[in-house]
Amino acid sequence: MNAKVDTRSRILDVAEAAVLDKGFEATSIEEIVAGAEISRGGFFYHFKDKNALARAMLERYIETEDVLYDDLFARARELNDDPLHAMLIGLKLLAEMLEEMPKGHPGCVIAATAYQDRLFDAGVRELNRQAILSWRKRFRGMFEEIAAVYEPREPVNMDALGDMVSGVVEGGLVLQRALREHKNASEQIMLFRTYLKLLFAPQH
Amino acid sequence: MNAKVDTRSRILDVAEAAVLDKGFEATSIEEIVAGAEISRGGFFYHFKDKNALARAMLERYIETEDVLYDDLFARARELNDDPLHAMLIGLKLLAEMLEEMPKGHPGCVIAATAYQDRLFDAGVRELNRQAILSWRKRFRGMFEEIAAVYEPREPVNMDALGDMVSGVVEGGLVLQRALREHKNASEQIMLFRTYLKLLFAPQH
DNA sequence: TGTCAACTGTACTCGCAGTACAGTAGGGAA
DNA sequence: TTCCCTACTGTACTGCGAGTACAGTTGACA
Repeated sequence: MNAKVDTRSRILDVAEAAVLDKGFEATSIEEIVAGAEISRGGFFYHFKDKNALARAMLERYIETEDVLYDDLFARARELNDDPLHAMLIGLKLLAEMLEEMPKGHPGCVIAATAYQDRLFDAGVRELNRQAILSWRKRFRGMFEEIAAVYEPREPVNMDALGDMVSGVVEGGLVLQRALREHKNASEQIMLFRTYLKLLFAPQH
Repeated sequence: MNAKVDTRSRILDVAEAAVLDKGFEATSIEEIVAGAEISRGGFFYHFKDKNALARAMLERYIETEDVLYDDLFARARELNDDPLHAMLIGLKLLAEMLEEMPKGHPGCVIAATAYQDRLFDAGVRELNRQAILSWRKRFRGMFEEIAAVYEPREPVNMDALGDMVSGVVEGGLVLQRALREHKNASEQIMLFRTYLKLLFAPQH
C-alpha cells in the first residue's frame, strides 16, 4: 500500500519535472518509466493513459498552488493588516518567489494544458478551468476588501482584475519561456503591483 | 511558378487554422494535406518536415502581426496626435479587434510555440524570441514618447512596460482558452489601458 | 522536342501510445 | 501454512503519425 503511494507520486514527480522542462507531448512514457525506475506495465497499472497522468498532475499541482497562495498572502497579511498593503507585500513575495524558481513557476502547467487542450479529455480541461476560476474568486475577494477601504480612482471590473493576476503570471511566463530570460514574470508582477498602487492609493 | 505559391500558401492557411484550433502537435500532416487537397508527397516537396512548416507559419504570422500593429496605431495616431491619447485609442481598437476574432487572435501562435518549444528547432525558437523583442521595442518607443510629455507618477522599467502589452495579450489569450470564454483578452487589454491612464495622466 | 518545376502515388522504416496478458514477490487474513 | 490480493515485471502485439525514398506524371516554357 505504501509502495503504491510512493511509486505513484514518484511517477508524478518525474513527469512534472519533464513536462515543465519540455512540454507534455515531448515527454514520452518511456522516459518517465526510466526516470521513475518502473516498468511500462507498472506505469499503465497506475495510469490508464497519458490523459489520466495529466489529470493527476493538474490535480496535484492545483492543490500545491492553492496552499502556496494561502501561505503567501497569509504571511503578507501578518506583516500588514491593511488589505492594500498586505496585497502589495504579497505580490512582492510572489515576484521574489518567481525569480528564485530556476525552471520557472509551475503556472506553466495551466498554460501548457490550455495550448494543447485537444490532446486532453474534457476532465482535464474542466480542471484547468476550475483552477483559474478559483484564483479569480480568491483575488476578486481580496480586491473587493481593498476597494471597501480605498475608493478606486478608475472604475474596474473586479472579475477581470482578479483574472489579471493569473493573466499577468501566465503572460509573464510565456514571455520568459520565449525570450529565454528569467526575470520577465517577476517584472510583470511588479508592474501589476504598481498598477494597484495607482488604482487604490488615496489621492493627494 | 504561380501554382507553387498558391499551393504553399494554401498549405499554410490550412495549417494555421488547424494549429490555432487545436495546437501544433494535435494537427497531423494527413489532415493538412486533406484540407489543402494535396498529396503527402506534395507536402514534403514544399516543407522538409513539420519544423519547416512551423518556421514558415511563424514568419508569415509575425509579418501579418507587424503590419496589423502598424496600421492600428497609425490609425489611432491620426485620430489624436497626443501620444498618450493615441495609445489609449490604439488599445481600445486592439481590444475590439480581439473581441471580434471568433477563433481567438493569432497571438496564440507565439504562446503555443513557447510551450512546445522542445518540439521545435533553434530556428523556430529564435524567430519567436525576435518577434517578442520587436514588440518590446515598438511599445517601449511609444511609451517613451508618452513619458516625454507626461511624467509617470511611479517609476517603471520601460522595457518591462513594453513587454507588458505582449504579456497581457498572451496571458489574456491563455485565460480565454482555458476558460472557454471570449472576452477575457479584450478585458485584460482594457485594464491595461486604465493602468496607462493612471500612470501617465497628469495629477489634478 | 526536351527540360524542369511541381507535383502524385506507393511502399517502406521508426518511434511512441496503448492493449493484452501471463507471471511473480511479498504482506496480511483465514 | 495456505491463500489471496495488490503492486508490480516482462514480453509481445496493434495502430498511428512522421519522415524517407523514389519512380512516375503533367503542364508550362525555351
